[in-house]
Amino acid sequence: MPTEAFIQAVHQTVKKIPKGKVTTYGQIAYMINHPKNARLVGNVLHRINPKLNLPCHRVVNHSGRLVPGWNEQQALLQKEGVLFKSNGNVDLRRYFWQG
DNA sequence: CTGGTGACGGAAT
DNA sequence: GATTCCGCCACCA
Repeated sequence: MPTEAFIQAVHQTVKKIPKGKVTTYGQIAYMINHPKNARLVGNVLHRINPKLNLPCHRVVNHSGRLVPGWNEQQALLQKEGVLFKSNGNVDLRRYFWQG
């Protein structure tokens, strides 16, 4: 699968994440039929074009850990009603979204 | 071209 | 839980 299509697929999927929920890079990779490319999903979101207004703050890694160095992310999620664990991670058991 | 890297994940220990 | 490995692949020096 070409990179361009991969990027589009990621965008499409991220756009569907409901407010107040989160998902993982691996889950997105799985949903777009690239189960082994979680890492690329991370890359795509890392360099995402802000103009697209995609809710990329709703994507965390498989531990529920937020993006390193992006503090605003926690605030954005809190505004949507997401509560955090004492270690600052998302509680995936409660907020995980799988389409 | 080549090797290192990373908003990752899974399996083994 | 915590480490430690390995596979994955676009990107960049």
